[in-house]
Amino acid sequence: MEKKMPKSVIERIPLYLNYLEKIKSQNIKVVSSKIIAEDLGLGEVQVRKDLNLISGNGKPKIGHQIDELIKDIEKLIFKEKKLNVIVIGAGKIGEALVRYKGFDQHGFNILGLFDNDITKIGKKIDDIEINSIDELKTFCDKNIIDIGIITVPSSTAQEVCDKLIESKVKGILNFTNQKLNTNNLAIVRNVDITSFLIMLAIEINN
Amino acid sequence: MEKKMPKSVIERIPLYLNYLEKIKSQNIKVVSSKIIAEDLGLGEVQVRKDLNLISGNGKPKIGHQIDELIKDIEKLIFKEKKLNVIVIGAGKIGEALVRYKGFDQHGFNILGLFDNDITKIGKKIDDIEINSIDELKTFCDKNIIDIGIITVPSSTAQEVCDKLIESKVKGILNFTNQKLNTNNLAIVRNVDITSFLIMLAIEINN
DNA sequence: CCTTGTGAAAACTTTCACAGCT
DNA sequence: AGCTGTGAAAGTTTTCACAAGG
Repeated sequence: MEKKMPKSVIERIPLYLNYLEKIKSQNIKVVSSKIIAEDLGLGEVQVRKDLNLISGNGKPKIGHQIDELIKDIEKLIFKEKKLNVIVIGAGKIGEALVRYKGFDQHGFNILGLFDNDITKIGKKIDDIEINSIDELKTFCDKNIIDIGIITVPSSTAQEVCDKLIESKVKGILNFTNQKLNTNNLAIVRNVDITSFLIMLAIEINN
Repeated sequence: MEKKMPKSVIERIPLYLNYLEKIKSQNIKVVSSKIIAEDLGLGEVQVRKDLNLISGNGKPKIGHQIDELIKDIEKLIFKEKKLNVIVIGAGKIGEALVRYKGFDQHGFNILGLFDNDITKIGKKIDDIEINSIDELKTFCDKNIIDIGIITVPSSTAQEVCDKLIESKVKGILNFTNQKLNTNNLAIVRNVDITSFLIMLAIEINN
């Protein structure tokens, strides 16, 4: 393993990537930490240190090649191959995720969608068939799945989590408010909307 | 203003609230920081310091009254009245938010849903009518809106953000990857799904 | 005895100041 | 106004160690 990326930097990387893709589409080739810092509202040195950690290819007097920076960030996201993702729970959020076309550009393939509602199984959402959750393990044996996105009701979230871990999934995006137990066999990121609303509300009064 | 809540603590409060509601429903009345720390996988002293900041009503040898803790957290979320929320963008995510019944329990009222798609305006999702974005300002003049949730396409997000700020909204939950400029007139929390996937992917390789 | 609360140490993150080079 | 990289300082968060109270 190379140098470990601090958590604080990881949180800012999507911001950098989004910004770099935006200015790349404007045909800009080179950018300096100062410009990025101004545009993103961050500290100049913080950006410099972050970019040095991410890429280490800054050139004095010049700045950073945007193409290079983007490639270096992508190397952090998927070391060699694209990442395979499945979604468990074909409700509104699951459907929105499958329909969203933006993941592909960033190297994420949504390979499967699972639900336990018999009336949904067999139907297709944008070319992705809804499979029974019972087939999850079999599916993951055939396809190496890197990330599972849980959008089922909270009450079955841990059960789904267990199945994902059994299927060797390495990362879980958890849309429920259920605290998931993985015995450190997978990394979980919680994206419960209510939690964000609560944090926002507290910040407003703070 | 009382004591300012550190950002790190704010991030954990939803976790505590969710946990406390769960054990309250099991008719447990009192809990210690040690138990909470074990169940949530946090440090014992960290929980003690957090609860002391949140409530300051811990009793040596006893622990914390769960009802009291929940009330103290709720006081941080909504000082006196429930918080009024509107959703801008009646796509899949906007619809899922309006249909979700869990916000109400936590003191958030979704009062309105807005979109600029003429074919959607006038339709109802779960008793909430879809209004034109042009009516946003008028609506906010009649109802004090605390939080706006942006689920429109990225390209129009800043425009919507400007309208929200003009309407005196204090907090924005931004589902797009567009970096929003608020001139510090509102607090923004970004919940772009792609960003979470990217952070998760990097953590997996870290 | 248990559990809270807290000053101090340790760890982590951001900012400052400046050397040096595409 | 040139920009990066970095040691050191400052600020924040977590952990340690222990006093005190029901």
